[in-house]
Amino acid sequence: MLKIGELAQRTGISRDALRFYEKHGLITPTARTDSGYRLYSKSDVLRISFILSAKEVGFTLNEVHQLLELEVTKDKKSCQDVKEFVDNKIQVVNQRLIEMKKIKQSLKTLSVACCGGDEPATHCTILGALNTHNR
Amino acid sequence: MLKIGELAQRTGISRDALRFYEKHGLITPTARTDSGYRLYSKSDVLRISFILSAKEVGFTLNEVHQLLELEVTKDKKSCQDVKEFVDNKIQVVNQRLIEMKKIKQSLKTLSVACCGGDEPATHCTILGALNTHNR
DNA sequence: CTTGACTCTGGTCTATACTCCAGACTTTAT
DNA sequence: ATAAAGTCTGGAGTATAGACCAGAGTCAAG
Ligand SMILES: [Zn+2]
Ligand SMILES: [Zn+2]
Ligand SMILES: [Zn+2]
Ligand SMILES: [Zn+2]
Repeated sequence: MLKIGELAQRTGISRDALRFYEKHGLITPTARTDSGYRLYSKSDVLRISFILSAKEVGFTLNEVHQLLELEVTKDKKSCQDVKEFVDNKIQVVNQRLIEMKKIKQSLKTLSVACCGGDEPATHCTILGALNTHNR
Repeated sequence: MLKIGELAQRTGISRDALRFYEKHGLITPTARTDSGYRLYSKSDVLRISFILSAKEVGFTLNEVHQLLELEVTKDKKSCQDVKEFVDNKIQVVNQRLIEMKKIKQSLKTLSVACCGGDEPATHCTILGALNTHNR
């Protein structure tokens, strides 16, 4: 059984973050010492690695929470359920991606039109473009 | 001169948002009535359109703030300054874009490996992948 | 037996961009 | 004159993911 500091070191997550995850129902230490110190077991470590993996592929803590529930009740859930969850997330990410590409394009358009020179920016096309009420 | 509600209607920004922008130094009504009502002039309307345009191309309010300062002091600033600002933002957006693409790819990899069937998810490759400590 | 390192709880703070609310005025319309 | 609609200020709440801090208790080593 590990104390919180040891677990923090092994996982690279801060003690505060671990307590934060606990507060939000992502993980609960298997036991406590008489004095109240958290004690984490091997399965707790596995759970942490699950959380980390899920975070790495872009799930929010809230989503990790839902994933953990799928995991725990996986005999009552189907692959369909799990895949649907992931596919939904892909849709969201994709949407966000499209928006950001648009933004990048707009910025590039602004940038290329500007001479970038040393003269005062009174004639700057960027500032000019932002000033025009475009609708 | 427009009262806040009229300006809100013309710009599509809520009254609360207008007051919020004011609190953060993005805009100040040209005048106030004796009773304290905000009064916006034509130049205030232009400023709002500047803010809107900048927001549309992805600048945060903080960045819009900096842009407005460039705008106001444009005779003391060069095109170089302005372009640099925009190019910096492009870099940031681009970085974010790369990260999101990675995430999307990871999610897709997870998704295609899952059968998506009706059977219990005890064998699900997605849950399996998240459970393996990948480093 | 006393440091120093660790842990506990509960609370505040950060950035982002607002929204919503209450209680009190003011203005407009009937 | 009265009611409805608009405005004022200040403050709280929302989601995200923790960081940091204080005051107090605990544990190991010298
Ligand atoms: Zn120029
Ligand atoms: Zn320019
Ligand atoms: Zn399957
Ligand atoms: Zn599956």
